[in-house]
Amino acid sequence: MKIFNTLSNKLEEFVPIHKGKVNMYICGPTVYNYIHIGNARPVIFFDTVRRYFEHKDYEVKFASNFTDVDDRIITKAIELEQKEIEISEKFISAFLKDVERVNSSTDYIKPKVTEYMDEIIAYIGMLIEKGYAYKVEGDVYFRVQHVKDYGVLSNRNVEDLISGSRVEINHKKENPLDFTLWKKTEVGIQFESPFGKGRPGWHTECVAMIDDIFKEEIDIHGGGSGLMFPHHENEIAQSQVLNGHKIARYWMHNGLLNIKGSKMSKSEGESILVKDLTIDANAFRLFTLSTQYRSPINFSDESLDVYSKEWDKIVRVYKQLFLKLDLEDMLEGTAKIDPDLLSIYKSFLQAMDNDFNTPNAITELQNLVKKANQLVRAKTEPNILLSALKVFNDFFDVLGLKIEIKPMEKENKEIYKLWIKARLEKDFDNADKYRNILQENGII
RNA sequence: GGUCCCGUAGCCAAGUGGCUAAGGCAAUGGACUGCAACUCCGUGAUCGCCGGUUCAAAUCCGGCCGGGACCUCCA
Repeated sequence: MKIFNTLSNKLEEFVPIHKGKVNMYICGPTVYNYIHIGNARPVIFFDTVRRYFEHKDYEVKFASNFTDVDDRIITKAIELEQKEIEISEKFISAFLKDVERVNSSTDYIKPKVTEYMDEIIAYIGMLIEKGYAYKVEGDVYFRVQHVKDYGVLSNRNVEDLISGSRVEINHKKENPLDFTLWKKTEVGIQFESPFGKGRPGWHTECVAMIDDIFKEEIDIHGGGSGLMFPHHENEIAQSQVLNGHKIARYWMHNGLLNIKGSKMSKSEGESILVKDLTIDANAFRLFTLSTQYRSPINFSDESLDVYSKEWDKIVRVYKQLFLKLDLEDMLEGTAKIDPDLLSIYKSFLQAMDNDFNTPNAITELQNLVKKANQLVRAKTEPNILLSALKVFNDFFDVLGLKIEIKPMEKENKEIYKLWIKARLEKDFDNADKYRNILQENGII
């Protein structure tokens, strides 16, 4: 299994630190607003990564944080005359609803900054103690020049960063690249610390959380490519000097979602919120996973329509398989694999093994649809139909797709059989009648 | 100003040194069909442009054109 590691900029064979286990951490949202569909991309993608590892029988420990202390939350709290916690709690539950809405698991470790204040303060304290950070007028900054290879992740060198800097010079800093670990604040929520009253900077929370949750270097750290610099770079810098490792063996970054040629951003309008999506979650997942995760996706209503249709097609053939097996009471039977099905299944795994190539995996799903349509019409033996159904279930499991279908009740099953019989006997009046009943009962 | 990425048929999108450049949508021809819906089979690109390296390039190198990202909060 190969993963593209942003740290080395290469495709690397995945070797877990502990055999059979994967520890992964994904940077989560700052909870000051509803998430837009661009924010949903990492949610869906890394959920799929997790599902695939689990499909391969890895034991996955998955954590993703909530940044619930941030200037934007404070600003919003003041604006709405509410407490910060009311804002953050509201958007945490909204976020989790959205995660569910896109068929992603909410069963993971969810640390919050407010619950990790002690660890964060302790982490900053250690950085100061060892000389990697310094206090100035109630602020604490990290000394970037102490990190030899600052810039490894995002492929930048310190000189370029300084010369190209558009940042306003902050005279409190020893070096313009130094970043804030603790910020003295006058407005909004404040926390007590040995450095004074204020709030932590953004870059320490993830390191402190990972340190506490996993106690060691982890396998995968993921997030959107927008986080690579400076956030992930700064995480690495802190961990490098304090823990002697770069937090994770494999760093994975997803590309952005663009709308009308430029990125969808919370700060620049033109956002489509996940909660406002009218498209089926499965179709939306297909849309998201139809582009390799590192490439940008161009959003358009047209592509959404394409995947809606695609999903409908998948549902139709799946239901046909299911009903056919149900009629013959073969849903619990023994599956018999067909060579074509086997090769589709293998190609699917191959695609996923190659840096989670979900577009190619989806192509195999389409091949499966075609094959299943042929099997359904060819009076195939039920054992083979059953294996087709099982392959579908495996693919759905990995891609996070869901079809709600239950075995028919006895009554419907009888009507279904009558329908088939009437058609065979060319008794079309009755055939139409039975078909109507089945449609009304939601069977077909 | 600095750093970096991308440009494959009408649209979406794989492939990143080597058999005839996957797949989907749309279009079009055909098959199946009691009707409706569905479904299956066939048909299209020499890979932004120019030059170079190589026995061989969409894939590597250089230049140009076009689009985008990052350097500041951002998935």
